[in-house]
Amino acid sequence: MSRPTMETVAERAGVSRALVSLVMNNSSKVSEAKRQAVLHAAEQLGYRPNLHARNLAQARTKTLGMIINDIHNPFFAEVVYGVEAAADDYGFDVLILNGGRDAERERRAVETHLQFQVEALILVGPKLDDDDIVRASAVVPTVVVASGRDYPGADTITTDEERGAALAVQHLVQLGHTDIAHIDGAANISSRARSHGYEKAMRSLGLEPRTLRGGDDEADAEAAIVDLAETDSMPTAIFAFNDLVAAGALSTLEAAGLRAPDDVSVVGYDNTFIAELNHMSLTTINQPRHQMGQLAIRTVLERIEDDRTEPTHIDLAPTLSVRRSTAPPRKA
Amino acid sequence: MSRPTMETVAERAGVSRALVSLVMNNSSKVSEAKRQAVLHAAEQLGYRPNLHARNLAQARTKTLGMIINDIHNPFFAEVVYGVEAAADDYGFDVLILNGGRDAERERRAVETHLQFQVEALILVGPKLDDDDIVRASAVVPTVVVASGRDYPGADTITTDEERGAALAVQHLVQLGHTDIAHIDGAANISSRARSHGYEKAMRSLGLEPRTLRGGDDEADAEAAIVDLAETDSMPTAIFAFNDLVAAGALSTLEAAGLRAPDDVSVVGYDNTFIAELNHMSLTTINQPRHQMGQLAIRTVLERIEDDRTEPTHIDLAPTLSVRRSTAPPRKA
DNA sequence: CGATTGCGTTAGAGCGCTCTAAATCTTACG
DNA sequence: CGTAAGATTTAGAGCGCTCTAACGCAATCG
Repeated sequence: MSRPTMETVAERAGVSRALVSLVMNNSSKVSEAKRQAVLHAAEQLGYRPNLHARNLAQARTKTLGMIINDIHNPFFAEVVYGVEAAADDYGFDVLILNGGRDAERERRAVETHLQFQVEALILVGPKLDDDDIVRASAVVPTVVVASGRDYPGADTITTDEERGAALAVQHLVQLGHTDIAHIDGAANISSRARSHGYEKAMRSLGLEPRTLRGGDDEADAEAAIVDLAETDSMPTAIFAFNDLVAAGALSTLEAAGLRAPDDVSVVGYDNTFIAELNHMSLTTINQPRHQMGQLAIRTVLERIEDDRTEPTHIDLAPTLSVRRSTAPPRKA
Repeated sequence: MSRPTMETVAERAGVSRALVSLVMNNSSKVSEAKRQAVLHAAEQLGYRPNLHARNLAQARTKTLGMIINDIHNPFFAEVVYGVEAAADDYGFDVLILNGGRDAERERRAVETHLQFQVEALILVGPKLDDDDIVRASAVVPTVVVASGRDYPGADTITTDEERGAALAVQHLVQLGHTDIAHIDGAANISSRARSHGYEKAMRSLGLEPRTLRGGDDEADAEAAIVDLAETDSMPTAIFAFNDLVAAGALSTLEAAGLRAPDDVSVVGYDNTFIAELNHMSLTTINQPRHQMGQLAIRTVLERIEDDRTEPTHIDLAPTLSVRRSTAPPRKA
């Protein structure tokens, strides 16, 4: 009792297999009578085309492979929505694989996607090495989203993360802060750009940067904050790598008896819904996630459909979202 | 310059296509010399097996299809991690499709998965109608995770959501609350069980239930809270459908000048990382998400590998996680 | 030394579909 | 009526891989 095939449907409808194929791809050159007969037979049998057979027979798969850094981080979720909306418009399926914040897993995910013959790869905040990305982009059109960097061969959709970091610093300085620490993203792909932007902005304002090792998760802020608390040099403001780290920082600060913004101002990055919650009300840097997802699809389709070959790099502007986790420093 | 095939590799290595196939599936009956030759040729050519061809030739795909209600909700992310970890162990690939909180999209996702010949379907918090689920489970082994209900034909991994709701009510009552409102999950699949549990627990304690329409997202709490505030009958405690709704409730309460737990106690559901953030510190009901994901895979594999046929229903125990969003009511 | 065994290897069919080229059927027109 | 043009339909090859059955060959045995 295996699944019905086109052959089965053809038999039942009293036509040839080829005709069934034409109906399934709703070709215009099929008589209405036969079309109905085929549709009816297919319906009755519960026929469902086998995508593997189709993909093998056709040169193409109309499928895109997406790898997201971590489904646990809401930032990526919104990029995904943008990607899916756009892919839908163009009739492409998007297969999602979760990178799980692990380069090795991502490498395997790339391999899986390639074996599935995806027509393009969309890497959202990849953990992969540059080499891996370059290698992948040599095999299949590849667009990297939200990496904060460019790669030879791959298209990129970024926001200017240095500028985003500068916005955060400027905001804090305008409030009157001078002692501003940064908890970085450790090995995260965007970390370097944000840290660099922070340090550059600080120096250009005549301030001494202080960068601490963090990570990309709410658990990764603790060590840095504890460190600051114990060495008794708590800054008046903290710029965290992302909203999750900022939330973790708020947690740890609170545990240490410090409140934001009264004792310490905190700025996040990404403007995820977490920052938006009134209760968190986190000042943060916004990236147009939905748009980034859409642009990723457009960009990659230009390669597939219009065979563009030189890489495109789209760089969008980050913006500052001021909320209640930042305020002027307490008078010393 | 299309991709190399087994044929290409075979030619280059000076062997037959069949031999290449054996090497790729690391069969033991290949001489070391030839194995090396093939591997070397494959390496040089950048050969990658075509999964579509393989899946077509074999009866099976070793692929599982998962549909998650909403990648934006961190609750599901952790189920996914459980699923992926277990699937890895058994050598299955998991294809993720995002339901996007829309029944129609989920229906299309089921169709896509079936066309991909997935060996089983894992529906996490589906929006689908019962009919759709029953229909799917007639075609392919299907396990429904976190639905709070059973379905004929499909396996289910649930927690006892009625009991979870009762735990929330009992906790609040023990603190001294008697005026406890519930913001429900509207059309969400788990909504009925939680609401019912809430109402039953209230009545059994001699209290009058008050259920308001909510949703499953942080935006969905607002109307309910505004309603309570305007009719001037703010309860002393609120039990929200999930953590996101609870977070939304906290936001709106705060906007109305009310604080938790001083003015109103708030309980969530799911124990996502949002509840855990020190800054939110939300009392909530925990579900063993990772375990649920793992069990989903095990269950479904029993069907695939050991051809079990009668449905399994695994019901796990929810637990209460007390944090700082709940406290005794203010003395009247 | 011919027959037997068993290992390593290969030929070839077949998975379900698409696509090209050719066959068949209509219809229209001289 | 015969025929060309156009509209439908179909045969059959081929996509890249797996799998069964059979083959070649060296080692083994009587």
